[in-house]
Amino acid sequence: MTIKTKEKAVATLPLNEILAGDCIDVMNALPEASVDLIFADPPYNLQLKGDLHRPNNSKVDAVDNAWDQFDSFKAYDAFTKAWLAAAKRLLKPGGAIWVIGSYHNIFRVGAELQTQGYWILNDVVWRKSNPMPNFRGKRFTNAHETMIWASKDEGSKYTFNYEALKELNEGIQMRSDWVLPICNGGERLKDDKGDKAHPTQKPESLLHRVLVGSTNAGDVVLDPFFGTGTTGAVAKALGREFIGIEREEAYRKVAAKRISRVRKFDKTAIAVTTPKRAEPRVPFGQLVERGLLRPGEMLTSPRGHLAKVRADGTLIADDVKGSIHKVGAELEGAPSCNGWTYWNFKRDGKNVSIDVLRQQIRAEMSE
Amino acid sequence: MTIKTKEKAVATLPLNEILAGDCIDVMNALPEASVDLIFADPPYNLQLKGDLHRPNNSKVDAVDNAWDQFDSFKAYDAFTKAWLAAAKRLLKPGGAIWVIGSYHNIFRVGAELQTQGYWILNDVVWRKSNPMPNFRGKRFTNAHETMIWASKDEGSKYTFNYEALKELNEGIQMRSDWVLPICNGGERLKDDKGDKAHPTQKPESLLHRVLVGSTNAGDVVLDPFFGTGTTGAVAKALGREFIGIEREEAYRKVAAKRISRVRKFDKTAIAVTTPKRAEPRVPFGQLVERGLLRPGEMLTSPRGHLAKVRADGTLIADDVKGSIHKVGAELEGAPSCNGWTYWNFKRDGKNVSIDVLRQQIRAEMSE
DNA sequence: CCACACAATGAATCCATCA
DNA sequence: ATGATGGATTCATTGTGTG
Repeated sequence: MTIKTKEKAVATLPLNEILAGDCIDVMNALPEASVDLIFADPPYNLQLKGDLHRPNNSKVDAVDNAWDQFDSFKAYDAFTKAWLAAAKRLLKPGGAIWVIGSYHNIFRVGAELQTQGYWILNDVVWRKSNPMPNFRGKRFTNAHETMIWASKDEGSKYTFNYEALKELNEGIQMRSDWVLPICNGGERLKDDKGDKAHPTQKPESLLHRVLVGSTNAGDVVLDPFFGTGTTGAVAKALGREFIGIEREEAYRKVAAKRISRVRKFDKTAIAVTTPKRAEPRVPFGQLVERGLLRPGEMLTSPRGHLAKVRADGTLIADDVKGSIHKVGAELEGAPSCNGWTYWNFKRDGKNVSIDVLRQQIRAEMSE
Repeated sequence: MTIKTKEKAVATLPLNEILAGDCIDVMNALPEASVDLIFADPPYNLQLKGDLHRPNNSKVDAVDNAWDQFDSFKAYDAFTKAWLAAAKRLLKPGGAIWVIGSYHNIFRVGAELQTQGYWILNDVVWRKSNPMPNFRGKRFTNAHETMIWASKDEGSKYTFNYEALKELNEGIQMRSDWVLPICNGGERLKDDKGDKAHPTQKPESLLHRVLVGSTNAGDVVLDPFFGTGTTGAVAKALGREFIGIEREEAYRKVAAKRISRVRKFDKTAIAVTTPKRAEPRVPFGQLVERGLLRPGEMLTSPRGHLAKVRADGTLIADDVKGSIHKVGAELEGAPSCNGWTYWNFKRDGKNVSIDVLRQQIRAEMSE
């Protein structure tokens, strides 16, 4: 029964479609635990009083659309609570969510995320390289937006392609502040009159980093505030499945047209750098079994400790016995030790890391 | 009567002192509407579980102080609500508040600020130039903290020294993201044993920018979580009056000694040395993220080698994978290789160096 | 005295898998 | 579920020691 329900659920999950309607209703109609990642760019609750003018009196095209007006924090909180709860139900156990916002709404969103039991992994700042200046000189240039990245629950798994992100950043660990330009130029979608099709279109570079970093190829990515479909466009190019939800028909049309033109990157291009952890585990005992090391042979540590290899793949040094890791840790008085990189053996008079032997076995395994 | 009360209040306002006690009690005992600016660095409620070790096995000195321990979000929220209410009462009508925090607490603080009727003017991101890395490679480097700047009420006046901040920023409007180093070196206060006197001492550069931007000489600045007195030290140097509140005697002692040694800047000395800007580092991955190169696109070397661009900004050529530099070096059998000048892409049938694209990004960044 | 190597450390919600 | 164990993981800056 359970299995049947699940099968049916998966079968009816509408992939790579833009669903019409209110995102809360639509999410509640989708099967639970069916989505790997949610990226959400909810309305910002901008409370603009009157129009804003540039120094030359040209009017700024402010975000004042009807869908962005809420009469109070209370109404906004109720809305936030409802869509976040619906989103949590949809997430698989190892799923995660990203929400982007500004100071107008992000504090309320973040507090509600925590209250609902989502577990914040990072807040990430999108630092805009070309923001709109503060024309009146009354505040700081509003030059960033904030994203919150959270797993479904405390302690739950999540996808994080650490090595791929490190490569994207040319060998240095990716930080929580991302410097990326705003969406303009050819990427910015226009309507029939040549005006911008959506007031807050996000750059594809932002979604590229989010999806490369926190999804794998084939994952299902849901965007409940789809707009003109940046999430869908990048997901398609990267070989992820998407589900979009959008209330406004005009946006749905623009998004559908946009995504239809996107070409998938080829498979080897989508493949990213993988972690060492993904390589097959080789027990140290295999080196002994295969004769790469002989029982009785002595290993040396960087600081001159000696240990004898035993037939069962353990080491013995003075009065310490155990695995290569345990013996290394005890000799160093350290909380842990990677025995593979710690111990050396002698070949032709030279010290060689035992990790070389592990590499050798792994190479044989992959043949 | 009202006037007399006010006069008495001002007369008894303890200036340039560090008051002992719980900040909520102490604030409630101070006269209302008597303070121009509040800078607050409340406990972050970090909720750290076990120990964390660096890859070299040394233990990270975590913030495990009793003052950062709360039983639940509910308890933290009650604390936040109480101190923010006490702070609001103290602010003059034209006063403002700054609160600094991390993702652990800042969303709850920001939401409560809004709920109490404070009016958020900006959120400002302190981007740390030298943050502690993420040692286990499980998340993004936590490389920033968030500050919220809010006036006492919607529509109320506030101080903003636009021109002074513009000068601080080499003639360009100050943005909402500030790149500043963490507090270490000679500025970091030590106790008798040579350990850090306070686990979370803030850099004076941060307070300098806050006080120059949002107070005038002679203004009263209150810091309810005074710690080792960075706010007081910078306020004194800039000719502002300060009031500090601190519960821990050890911190009060260190702060008092520190501030006693501070000399006021003379007016001409406040001219600030601007740090020289190095050419920004552009990771190759940004060309991919920003669509200047497509995953799957082929690059060529001077000697005709081909390599395919991957989604994470690495290249793949035959069986060689890695950064533009590494792949170039391996193909040439060289110890190193500058991939930026080595690789070319095709545009309009002609070979163009990828370094042209880096120049393009640098030009955008400096705009 | 200078150059260079090496060690120390900072607001951190920091593992995965198997028995 | 829980515990034991294998073994993977860091950047910028400052201070100290050595040649």
